[in-house]
Amino acid sequence: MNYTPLPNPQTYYAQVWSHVRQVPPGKVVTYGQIAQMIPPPADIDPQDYKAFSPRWVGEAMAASPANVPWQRVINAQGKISQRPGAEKQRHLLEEEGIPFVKDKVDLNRFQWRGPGHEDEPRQASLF
DNA sequence: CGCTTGACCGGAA
DNA sequence: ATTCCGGCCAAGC
Repeated sequence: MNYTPLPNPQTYYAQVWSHVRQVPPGKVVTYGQIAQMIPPPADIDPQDYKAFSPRWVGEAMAASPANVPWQRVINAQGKISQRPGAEKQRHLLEEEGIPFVKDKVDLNRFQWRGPGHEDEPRQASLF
């Protein structure tokens, strides 16, 4: 297949950081979710992008500047990816009020829905 | 240059 | 539920 590298990885990483910075405290996103927010670069096959973009997001996190809340990015299973420093990430999230059950976060409740759904006030039951 | 590893994900055994 | 595999990029040695 076409072995096409990203035109400019640093530019892509910058887009990743830009999205991650929008995640409010108390919410989390997944690597794949961030990847889907970014349009595939023109020289990349959409199929290839879908397959590997989550890993590129992970790479961006590894190189993230200090002003990026990297701790709010977890994997699609609601867990923290194993690596040195994983406990620190969990601690930071717990400080933001995110509970862990069996080392997992309930994505149905704490996954950020994106801009416009900042804080979705649960509609009170009408009876 | 060539190989290895990695903060992923979804589908298949 | 768990393990394995394909995808085929980027960075380090």
